[in-house]
Amino acid sequence: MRVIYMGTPDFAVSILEAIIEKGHNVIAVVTQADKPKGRGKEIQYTPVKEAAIKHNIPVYQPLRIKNNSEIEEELRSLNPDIIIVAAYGQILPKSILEMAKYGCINVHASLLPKYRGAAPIQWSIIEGEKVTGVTTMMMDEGLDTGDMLDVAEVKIEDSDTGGSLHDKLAMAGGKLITETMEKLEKGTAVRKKQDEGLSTYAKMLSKSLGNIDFNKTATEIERLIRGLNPWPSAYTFLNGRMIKVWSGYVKTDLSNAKDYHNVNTGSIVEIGKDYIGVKTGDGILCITELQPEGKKRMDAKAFLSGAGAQKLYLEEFSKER
RNA sequence: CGCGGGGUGGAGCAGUCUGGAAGCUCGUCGGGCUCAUAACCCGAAGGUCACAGGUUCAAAUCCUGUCCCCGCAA
Repeated sequence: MRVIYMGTPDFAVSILEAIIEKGHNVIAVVTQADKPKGRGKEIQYTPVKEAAIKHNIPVYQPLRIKNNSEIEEELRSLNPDIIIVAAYGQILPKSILEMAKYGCINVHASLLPKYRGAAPIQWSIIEGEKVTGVTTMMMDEGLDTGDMLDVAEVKIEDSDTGGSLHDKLAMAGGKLITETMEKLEKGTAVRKKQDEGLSTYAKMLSKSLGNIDFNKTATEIERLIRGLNPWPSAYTFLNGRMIKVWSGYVKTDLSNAKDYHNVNTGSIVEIGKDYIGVKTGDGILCITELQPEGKKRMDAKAFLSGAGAQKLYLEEFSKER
């Protein structure tokens, strides 16, 4: 099929690669405009643009794709059979949705209608889901509200992070979209409406979401840490220094934390050989990997070596510097 | 030239301001204690203090330049 592909981040690269791998003719790629990123604010290509260049596919980067007759005509002239969209980052106008013979198909990283929106992967972990997946759907003018075509479930392991689950879903998504395309071509695809009553929304991640509230339960915090790893990461402050928390586990046995009931949440109530036990609203969060501001990430054991383990006892993590 | 932190034995850090014998907590190796141990005691190995110049009787420390790592912001 003649494919126009629209996507931006890494997740979208896997989908694109899968389509190319399957032998489809990707005639153009549309991705977000390049922006200055990183230290020194250098202009960086989007991951999808990098991939497109590698495969010698023409790239379009409209600042706004709505009310943009120029890009619309340009794409129309390419005469696409289908438009595939994965994490593009802009709402598409009706004119583009209806441009291709098979329409606009989206690959979404959740089991719709749950977790519509920008960050379904991380939220499914934060909310403690056991299963998630990828869904392909006919796009309409709403946000992830179109009719579903195919679904593939993916199990969420207790060890899964936003990063690891992202990779699994990207792989599953690549496979699923090629199956959906095949069905569309054969005319065997089945559209299924989403049950609005069951829909939930996974709002965009912001940095501040990662600011740990130790009044929450250890279980909730541990999920937050995993869900936001590797981006944007969970963090807290200790003695005026920001500390990113990369991993930890929940401990419900309080027998080694004698001062547990006498101190505030966020206090270090237990210092292990390779963990830092912090009091939470319910249970102890044992931090095993962290990263002080300006430093590389390190395991708790290393951190304790340098900080002087004893000195940290009953020190308190807080939400503000 | 967006702002800032940092590069010191295998790991994490102190020492840098106020130049003058390379230190701490661990790890590793050897020995001891112990029914036993991840615990405790004794001992040992291991570092051109990121790199290159400069100042000085003397530089991890002061000056100049370079490379690399990281946090913020975007």
